[in-house]
Amino acid sequence: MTFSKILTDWYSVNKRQLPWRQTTNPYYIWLSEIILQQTQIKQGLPYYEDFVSVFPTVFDLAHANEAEILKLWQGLGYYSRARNLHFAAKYVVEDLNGVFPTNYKDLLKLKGVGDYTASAIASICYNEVSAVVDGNVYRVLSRYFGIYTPINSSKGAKEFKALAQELIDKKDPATFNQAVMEFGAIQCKPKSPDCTVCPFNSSCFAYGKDEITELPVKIKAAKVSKKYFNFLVFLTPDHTTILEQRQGKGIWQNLYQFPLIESKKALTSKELEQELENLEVLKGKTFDVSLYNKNEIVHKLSHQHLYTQFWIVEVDTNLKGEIPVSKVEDFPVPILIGNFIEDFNF
DNA sequence: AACTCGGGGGA
DNA sequence: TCCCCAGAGTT
Repeated sequence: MTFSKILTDWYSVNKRQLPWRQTTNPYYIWLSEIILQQTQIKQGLPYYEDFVSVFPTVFDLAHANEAEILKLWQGLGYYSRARNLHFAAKYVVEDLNGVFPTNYKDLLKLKGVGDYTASAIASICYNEVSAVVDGNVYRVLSRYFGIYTPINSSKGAKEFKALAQELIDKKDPATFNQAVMEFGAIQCKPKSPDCTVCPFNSSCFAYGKDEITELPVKIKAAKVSKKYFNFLVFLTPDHTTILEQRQGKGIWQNLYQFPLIESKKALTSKELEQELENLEVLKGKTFDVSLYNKNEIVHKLSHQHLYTQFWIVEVDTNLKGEIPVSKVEDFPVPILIGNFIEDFNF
């Protein structure tokens, strides 16, 4: 039996029923693939249901406001996916009359669609023979064939793509692609897979050589940096506060937050009050500051740790740019802010 | 080629 | 604590 045959036989028995497996409509496949980038199915599934429900067609998505899309995306992370989703939807509607590209090459032109996603959509929707390479594929192939090339190197990317392209079932690329990913997710898991029940265990390199824990090889990332965030939660007599939209390039782009003072280290109340003296919005006003969380909240991201303090700033008058506290929940915010809002309960 | 971009979950 | 997740865009 060929690699492909063993794999797809396994798939026909073990595959999970998932909503995006009931359709080949490129809008739904695209939506699911973007949501599932770097995201486990368990986490992404409810977001997929929400998006399909709120935006049943690409036209609905294209005509939405970015903030509305970000709000629905809130908590899922990698928010550029949501912004690019909106951008690409507008492109499809305005430049392509609402019709998705029908091949790998043209799918790549959609913002947020890279090599993996273009191959996934092209194969699933149009039966194009284009192999997907995601984290699952790297793991399955590196273990089965004993490939030690680092998966997060350009050499590795080319090597695994070429191998997957050789192995793919030319008659049914859609099933092969989904099968290899499902196999990686369920059977050939990152940690302690049960190789005794694996259909490949008689010929798998890693299992035979006891190298499961060594493969795949990945170059370690640099150490995480620390940042100190001080969020200013203003409260006025009229029950208003201030939310600002994050500008520029960095993290949480276009999401909202309480006014932020970043510092080199954790600030004391005295030090924070000094900072507030320089704040334009508080010029000539009297205010009272208290620290909401006695212990720093450490929000851990893959590449930085955010040591966070929320400061309640009660002022005696109204403020420029204020919004009613009852509206705070309408804005898309990072989960760090969202958790505070929920806990504080205004 | 290296860096940046989130948040949840498993062991 | 460390690693992984249906990766992509920027520098």
